[in-house]
Amino acid sequence: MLQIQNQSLRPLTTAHLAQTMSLLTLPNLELRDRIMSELATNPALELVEERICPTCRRRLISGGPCPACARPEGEGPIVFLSSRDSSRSSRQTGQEESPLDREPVAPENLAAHVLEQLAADLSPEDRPLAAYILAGLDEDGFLQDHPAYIARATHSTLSQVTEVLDLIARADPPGLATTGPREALLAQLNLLGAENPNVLLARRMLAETFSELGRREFERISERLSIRVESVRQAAGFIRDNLNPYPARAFWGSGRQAQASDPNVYHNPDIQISFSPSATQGAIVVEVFAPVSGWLRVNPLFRQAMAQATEEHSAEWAQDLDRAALFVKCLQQRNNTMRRLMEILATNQHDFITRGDRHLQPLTRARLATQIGVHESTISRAVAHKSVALPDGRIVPLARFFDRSLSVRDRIKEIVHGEPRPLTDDEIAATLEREGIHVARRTIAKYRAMEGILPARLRHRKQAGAAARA
DNA sequence: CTATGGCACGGATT
DNA sequence: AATCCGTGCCATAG
Repeated sequence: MLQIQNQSLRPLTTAHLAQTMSLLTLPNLELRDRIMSELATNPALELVEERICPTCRRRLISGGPCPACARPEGEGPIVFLSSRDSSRSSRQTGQEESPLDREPVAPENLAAHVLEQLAADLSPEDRPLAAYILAGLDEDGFLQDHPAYIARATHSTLSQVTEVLDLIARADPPGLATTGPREALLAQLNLLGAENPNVLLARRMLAETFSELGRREFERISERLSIRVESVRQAAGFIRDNLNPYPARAFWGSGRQAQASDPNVYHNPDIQISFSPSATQGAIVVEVFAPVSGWLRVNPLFRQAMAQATEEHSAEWAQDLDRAALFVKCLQQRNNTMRRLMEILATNQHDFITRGDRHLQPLTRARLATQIGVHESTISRAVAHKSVALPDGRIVPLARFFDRSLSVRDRIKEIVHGEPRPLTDDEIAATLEREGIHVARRTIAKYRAMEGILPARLRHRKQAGAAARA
C-alpha cells in the first residue's frame, strides 16, 4: 500500500521523505503555523472548508463517509481524524467548565481601548491592519489567524503585521494578540525590568519547561534547568501573582485571574480520547486533531490556469504546483501515520486508557513500528512532542504510552499510601517481588523520587507529600 | 549499622 | 550514534 502512495507522488525524492519526517515531528500547534505560512506563500495551495457529518455533527477533513458513523458501533476503539483544530478542544472538554462570569464583553470596547493607546505610535496606513487584528482576537485575547494569513487578508507585508502585533502586545492589557497563554506571559514578562531575578528565571521556565510549569512539576523543572527548587517555586509564584495568561480577561476586571494556573489550559492536546457517547462498555473514541479546520488540497483552478500559463511564469508555477502537491501528500501521510499509530495504541493500551496508570503495558516504539510496518524512527517522531487528552481529563504526553515504569510507580504509590508503618525501599522491593514484579532496591528509590514521595525516614507520621496531583 | 542518594556503567531504546 | 533507564557500588546521614 505504501507503493501505491509513492507512485502517485511524482517527485518521489529524499525531499519528500525529509518533509514528511519533519512534519511528523511537529505538534499540532506548530504544524498549524507551518501550514499557514505555506498557505500564505504558495498560491497553488488551497484550504477547503470543512464538512460536517450530518448525523454525528463532527467535522470531517476528507471526502468519504464519516468514519465515526460509518463504523458499526462495536467493540474496539474508533479512531478518526477530526478537523476540530486542537486549539479549541481543551476548552470544550475536561472540567474546564469555568463558571467564570465571562460577561460577553463587546470586543469593540477592547479594540477601541487599544486603538486609542496606539494612536500615537501607529502610522495611518497601519490603522486598519491593527483594527483587523484586534477584531480577530478570541475572547481570551489570543490571535486566531497566522500572521502570514493576516498579511494576505489585509494586503500588508509580514513585517508590518509583526510590527503591529508587537505594539499591541505592549499596550494596556499586556500580552494581547499573542498566540497563547505562554506567549502572552512571555510578552508581559518582556515589559518588566530585568532587575528582578525572578523575571529572568520565569522567562527560562516559560520558554523551556512550560508544560511542566502547567502541571506544577517544580522538582522536574528544577532538575531540567538545574535551579534550586525553592527558586523555581518563587518564580512560579511570581508568574502567578504578576502575570496573566489570559490578557483579555484581565482587562475586564472580573478576570481576577481566576485559576491562572489550571494545569490543563496551558497545554492543548493533539489527540483526544473519550468514552463513546453511546456507552457500550468501555468503547472509546480517539480523535486525532487536525492542525487547522478544513482540509488542504492543490487548488484545481491553479492547475487549470497552468495550461495557459505564459512561458515566463510556467516554470515558477510548476514549482509552486509541485511544492503544493508535495506538501499535501506529506500531510496526508502524517495523518495516516498518526491514525494508524493511535489505532494500535488505543487497542493495545485500552486498559490503561480506561482504568488508569496501573494497567499500562510495557510497549516499545520499535515493536509498534514492526506492527504497522514503518521504521521505528517514524514512530519516534510521531510520538515526540505530542500530547493526548485522556477520558478522565488528564492531558499527558503521548510518550507516556511507552513509559516502562509507570505501572510500577503507580503500584508503589498505592503501597506507600496503604501501609501504616513507613516501609523502606528494600521492603517495598520485597513486596513487589512477591507480586511478581522484580525491581532493584535502588530503582525503587528512583521511582519514589519521580513521584515526589519522601524517603521512609521522613514520612514517619503522616506522609503529607501531596505533590502535584489531580 | 541501615537506609538513601550520587556517580557511573552497560544494555536497551530511540 | 545518541540517549535513556535500571542497577551496582560506595559514601554519608541518621
